Amino acid sequence: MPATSDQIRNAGSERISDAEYAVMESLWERSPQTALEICEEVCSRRDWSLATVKTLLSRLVAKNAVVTEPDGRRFLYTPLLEKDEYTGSESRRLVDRLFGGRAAPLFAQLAEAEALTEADLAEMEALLKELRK
Amino acid sequence: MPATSDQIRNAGSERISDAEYAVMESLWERSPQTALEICEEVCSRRDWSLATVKTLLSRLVAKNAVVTEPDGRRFLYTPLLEKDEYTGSESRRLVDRLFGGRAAPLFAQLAEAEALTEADLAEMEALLKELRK
DNA sequence: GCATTCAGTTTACATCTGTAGTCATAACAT
DNA sequence: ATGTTATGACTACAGATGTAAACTGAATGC
Repeated sequence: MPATSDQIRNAGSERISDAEYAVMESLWERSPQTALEICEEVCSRRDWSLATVKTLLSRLVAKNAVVTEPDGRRFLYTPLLEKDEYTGSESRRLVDRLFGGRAAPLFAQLAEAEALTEADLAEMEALLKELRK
Repeated sequence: MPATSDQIRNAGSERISDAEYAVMESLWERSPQTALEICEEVCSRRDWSLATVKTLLSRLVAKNAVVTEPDGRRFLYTPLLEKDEYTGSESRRLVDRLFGGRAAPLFAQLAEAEALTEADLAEMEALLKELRK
């Protein structure tokens, strides 16, 4: 079933919770998947039961973050909200809330917390150079 | 009343909610303040009643994020959790959750969303140069 | 002293979240 | 045809959060 334009317009308009995010991660990794397949990947890691995954999936469907497609007696789940879309809006949200919308202080904060690896620095240098062209 | 070492050890161990954060912002701006003073600053902006601010303040005290000091019949509230401490841990939390602990993809994301201003770029360049010394 | 007022404390209540059990139903095996 | 099984839907329930009213006790005005 292709996503309707209405679904796409509303994709990710509602906030995704921490637990729901774990399910999205699995779907971003591979999709479509059945509830059981998702559970096989995340249930042991988070110590969840299959029922929990099913609940989270229905909530994600209700939030228009995931769409279903019938496959015999069960459903195949596919993310409607894209990973980039989500990480992008969450990142902007953080920058807005905590740093008045400016990214530089966030960077300074991470530097001070020594949360920047050598690889990060190199990549960011490259990125900055790229942006300056 | 000076904060006990026990309070300091636990400062910010519990998560601060969105609404609570608005109260913290006011206290980081200026402290100590009374509940009424805080309300004068945030109630109109968030369309809250004084009662709401009082509730949030008690929750923050319970979470060891704020300490009180009696001043006659009322309390003066002072942040125990520092702003940097909070923004630092929230930033790291986001980077860990969304980008596997690597900061560079976060900036790539912000760049793509055009959330980086010219000033941000300049500051980050300067900071990078500084970190490289 | 007694009424009023101004705090903080307690109680309230709807929604969201984490976590899962139960129910109904459709498919499958025999 | 029927019992078993797999699966989504419905129900549950405690804790967090947003938002605020009611309660209580102390200070203040007269």
